[in-house]
Amino acid sequence: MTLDFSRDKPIYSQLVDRICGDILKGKLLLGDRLPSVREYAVETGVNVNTVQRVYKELEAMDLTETKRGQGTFITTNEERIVELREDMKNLLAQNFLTSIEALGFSREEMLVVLHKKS
Amino acid sequence: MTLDFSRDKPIYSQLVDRICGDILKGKLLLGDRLPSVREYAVETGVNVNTVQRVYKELEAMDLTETKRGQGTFITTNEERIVELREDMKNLLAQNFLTSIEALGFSREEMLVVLHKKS
DNA sequence: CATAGTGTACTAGACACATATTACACTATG
DNA sequence: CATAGTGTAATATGTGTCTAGTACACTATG
Repeated sequence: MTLDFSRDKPIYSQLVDRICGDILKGKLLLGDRLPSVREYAVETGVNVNTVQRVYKELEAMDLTETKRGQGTFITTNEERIVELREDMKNLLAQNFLTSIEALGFSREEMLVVLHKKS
Repeated sequence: MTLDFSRDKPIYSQLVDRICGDILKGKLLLGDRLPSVREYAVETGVNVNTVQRVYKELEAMDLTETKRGQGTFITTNEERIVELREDMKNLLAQNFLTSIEALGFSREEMLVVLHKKS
């Protein structure tokens, strides 16, 4: 695999985003086991410590449960996933609107651009 | 002033964004003089070197012209400003769409959220 | 020409991020 | 009980960002 990471954001943060995306898109289901830290490190071409930080963040977000000696698993709390979906959607929308305002664009002209981009 | 900066992005980058915004919103006009690096450093509560980097970035983007001993001025090339406006608009839209796709949202449901947020 | 105000350059240090390496604690398996 | 595979922890190193301080080069002004 060996993913390509953006330079303008910490790698661990980008990996958290990626996994959140996989959860929301249904690529990862409730109770699914994530790769071990060592496996995922090799897959993504990243250091084990960085993966460890990713898993720690996910657990702090209540998105995973870690069982020492067994692995890290997606939470079985479906409500949390629904909540995550809403939170991410609102965050995305809010950031978009904030950026628009910061640069002085009108909402209307942005909608036009969004519509153009297939 | 002493602005508040987000921790997830370099300060110099946030200042570049801010000035770009001021240009696009007409708060800064063609030929306007920016504060001196020292002045702006005090205004924003940031180090002189950081401001220097901001001005260097702006010049590299052809948004300013620097006259040693006189100051830094917004470019008088109006076409460049129009171009900047288009570029920023497209970048914003593209990033938004990319994020939406990464998290598995549909364009329709995002438009609904955008509409809700006054 | 002296001075004050510009931008510019350099060195040093603090901090976060990521890496590399090693070691430890727990669990399942045979 | 031995082993392999989990997560976890600690230390050291390199890089980028930001700060702090100092010094230099250029320009306008009186």
